[in-house]
Amino acid sequence: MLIAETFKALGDPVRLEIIERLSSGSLYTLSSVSKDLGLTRQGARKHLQVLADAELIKMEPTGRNTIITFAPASLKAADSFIKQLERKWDVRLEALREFAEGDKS
Amino acid sequence: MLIAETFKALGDPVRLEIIERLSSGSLYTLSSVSKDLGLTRQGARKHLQVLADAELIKMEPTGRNTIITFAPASLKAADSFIKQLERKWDVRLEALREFAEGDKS
DNA sequence: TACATATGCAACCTTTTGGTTGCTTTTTTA
DNA sequence: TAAAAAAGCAACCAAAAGGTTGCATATGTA
Repeated sequence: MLIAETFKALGDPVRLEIIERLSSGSLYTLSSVSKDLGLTRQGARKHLQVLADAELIKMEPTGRNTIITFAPASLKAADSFIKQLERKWDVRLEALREFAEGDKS
Repeated sequence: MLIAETFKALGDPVRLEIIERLSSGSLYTLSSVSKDLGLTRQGARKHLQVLADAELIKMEPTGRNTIITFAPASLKAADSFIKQLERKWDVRLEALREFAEGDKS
């Protein structure tokens, strides 16, 4: 929910790698993550938990496995936030430019 | 430079607040940041250093003050990264959809 | 020049993070 | 049913983060 939490979850190379692989379709279970990333299962689990808390992935226990899937909603929220910042900045620059022009005339 | 570093820098409520205020034009110096955010000067400085290392802001010593300015380039990079993830995901969903259709015919 | 302002650097402290090992439980499958 | 595969939980550990105080330094200003 909190935007800072989303960014924080993305702010780690291992987690970014997980997200990147998930978005292109690999890494389906907890153990495949730990194998592919070369971490212990618990190490992988902690990272996945962080991502799940930020709602960037979903973890569903299914029989013996825990299936990991990508959840793009939070990513969209992060995207919107960044865009909003860029927009604010542009508006401000534009205001400054207009002020400078007004100064000239 | 590293995308994870950018996200990490954004992954803290205080720093997000700083960036947000900067993008709309307030918070010009180190001390104004510390005053407005209610931190000690050194606390503020550490946060600003993190943002500067991630190249999200510029700090330039100017006489007695240190002027803080917003630097939107890294933000654009983060934006592109997120977009690329979303695109990958969409491509994959599309492939799945086509596969399902092929299955039907 | 003397004083106030703005900053820098270093040390310190507590909490969080990233990672591990060990042990138990659940679910397949041979 | 017995073995192995996948996972959960807890404890532990070192390093990083977030924040503080103290002291020194540079820069304006009265």
